[in-house]
Amino acid sequence: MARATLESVARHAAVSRQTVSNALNAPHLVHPDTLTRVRAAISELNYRPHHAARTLRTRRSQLVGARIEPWRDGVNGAVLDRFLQSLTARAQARGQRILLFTAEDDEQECAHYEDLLSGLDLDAFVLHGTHADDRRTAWLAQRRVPFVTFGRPWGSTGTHGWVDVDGAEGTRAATRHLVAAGHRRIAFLGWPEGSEVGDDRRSGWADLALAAGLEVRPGYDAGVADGLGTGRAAAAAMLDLEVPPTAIVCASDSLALGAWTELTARGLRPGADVAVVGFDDSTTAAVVGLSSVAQPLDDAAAACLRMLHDVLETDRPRGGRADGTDGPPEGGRPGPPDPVLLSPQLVVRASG
Amino acid sequence: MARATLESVARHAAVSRQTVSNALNAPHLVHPDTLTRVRAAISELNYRPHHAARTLRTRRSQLVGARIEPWRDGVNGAVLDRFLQSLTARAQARGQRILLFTAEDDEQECAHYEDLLSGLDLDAFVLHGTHADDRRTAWLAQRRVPFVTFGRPWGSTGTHGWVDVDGAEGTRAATRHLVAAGHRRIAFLGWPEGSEVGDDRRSGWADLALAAGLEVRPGYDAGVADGLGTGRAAAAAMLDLEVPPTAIVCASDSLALGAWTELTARGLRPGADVAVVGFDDSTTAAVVGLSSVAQPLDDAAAACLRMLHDVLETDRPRGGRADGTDGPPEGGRPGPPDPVLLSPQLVVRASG
DNA sequence: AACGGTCATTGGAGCGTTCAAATCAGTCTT
DNA sequence: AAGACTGATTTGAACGCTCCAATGACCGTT
Repeated sequence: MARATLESVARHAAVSRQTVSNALNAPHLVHPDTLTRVRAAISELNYRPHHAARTLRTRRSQLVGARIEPWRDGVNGAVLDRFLQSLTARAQARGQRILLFTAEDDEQECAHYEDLLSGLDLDAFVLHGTHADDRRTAWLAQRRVPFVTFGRPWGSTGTHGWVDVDGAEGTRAATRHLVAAGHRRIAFLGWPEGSEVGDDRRSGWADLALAAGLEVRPGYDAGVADGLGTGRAAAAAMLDLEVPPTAIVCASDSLALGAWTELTARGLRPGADVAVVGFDDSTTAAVVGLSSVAQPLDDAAAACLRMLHDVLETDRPRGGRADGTDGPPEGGRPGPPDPVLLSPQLVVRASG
Repeated sequence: MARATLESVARHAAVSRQTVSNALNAPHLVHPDTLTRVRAAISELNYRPHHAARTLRTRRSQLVGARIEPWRDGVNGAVLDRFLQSLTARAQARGQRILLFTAEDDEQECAHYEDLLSGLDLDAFVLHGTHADDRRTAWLAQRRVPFVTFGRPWGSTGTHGWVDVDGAEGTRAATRHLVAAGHRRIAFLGWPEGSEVGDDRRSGWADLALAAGLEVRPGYDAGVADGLGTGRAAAAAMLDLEVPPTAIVCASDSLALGAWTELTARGLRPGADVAVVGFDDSTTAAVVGLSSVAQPLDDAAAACLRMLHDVLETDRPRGGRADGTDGPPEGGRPGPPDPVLLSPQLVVRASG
């Protein structure tokens, strides 16, 4: 059976093409009686609008691009996966779809934007892993491409909408929990200074250590590249201190699991002997019983799409038509939407 | 700057629309001289074909649908993530894109097919997680929708192309490795009988146990629901046997990690005291040093797309290209492509 | 009865592309 | 030298949809 088109539905309901179109896209314009008649015809013929045709006309594809990361060292990779999963589900509920692409670095990612925009005309992008001087956001902003980022515009002039999770709040909660459990010597095992996310997470620990008057000794604040091996070595160094910490707050589950490994190798029980708290609530953390700070990824995905919706709504005309009639000046371009900063949640397990 | 169209490129190169189109899609039809001229114009104007317009005309979207799974219990979820990552990269290299969707169950998935096909006209689907009497494959096959599955058509009449990893081969390799290491009492910890994948993995162990004349005692073959807790309990039961096994081959990393947890809780060292081998090579396995059977997911993704290409090629909705080079002899509907069965690889770590 | 005004509906045009058929020049055949 | 053939290119139409301007029908007001 040939697929139904607007035309065939219109004939079947004895109205014009346009009326059917209106019944679909602007129901308030059509008379209630005809509306029901048209709707009956639609369901009877099992009609669905042809996406490509609509896109061609409206310049709106309902497609949102997202980058899927190459498989990194491992433990933390699942965060993106969970985010994508939520993003897909949320987008689907809104009648949008998520289109995947990969890129090795930011520059390549921009090249893909170019391809995807001019070839496939996506409506928008959801970026993640923002950092200072992110050329991707600059690229997109310059071309007026709608996008939001999962991750705040670290340092730079954030002229775009973003959603992020408050890392400092997470480590603060972790530290507060450890203080409540009686710990006084709480160390931080994070990344080298200069990484925005890392510094943010460190600051939460530092804040609370200061506020609670904790005993912060030299060597209680380590910064190493992310990884199990590096985490383990750094933890070993801490444990070898003259007065070792009784608890370690970590910037990632990788580091925390490194520390965890070192503890068990020394015959120390995580939690009972030395407490360890990770970050991101990876599945591995759940398996070995590592307390960890969980990001509300589903909320983040929902917030991203809500924000994207607003951006798309206020930014309708994209790219001037060739006929000279550029869109109405509309006064000043409305500012970016209000950013959203979500609080993570500490998941307490055996390790602390 | 308004975007370039075929028309504007044509004017710029002083040829007709169609010639530009041919330069792109059927270069052999156009004179070498004009070809270079047109190509110059294309790159000068930075022209990219408009995807929606092309789709509208050709009924080919270059979009492939794939389902992303809701977040399951955890450890094994990453397999799909890695598969998707590879699939995206491979599709990208072929000029195709992966479109995500989610569904709670097979029935819902079929409903989404309907939506995606009639609304968005995807070209094809890549399914995963096939099982006996899979209504999804029946649904798609009946409607002549091109698709391939990652996972063989267990039991049912496989009239479609599929790619799978030989699970039995994996457990066979694991068992063989343990035998070579001197083990004689090797148990299998898997899922209850009736799950196709589980039975397949069990059979590899059973095969080799028989062939090598291993000492298989009652209680050496357990079948429990996948999970850490269940795996741990089942392992405990095995270790409590009068003559416990010295090694355990598992159907999943979840189960293996459960066993691993039980071992360490008893003060036994995995590998040194009792060997454990998992399946799927999850990141958690890598972290804790668990040997595991790794699936060649990147190869699988590549094979899926290669196969999909063949299916799309032989199943053109509107006759072949006009370029004469029409490949297949056109003799009736060609059968499904030859299935691909890949061998997994055992990754040996501390646990065995 | 003629007038503006709102509501419901319609037909034509066009989005950018490819398909099918037509054109036109040049070459080979008889 | 006229016809048939090949190769390179062009023209008109169509894909299914939405935008835009225009048409009627119906209303209350003069």
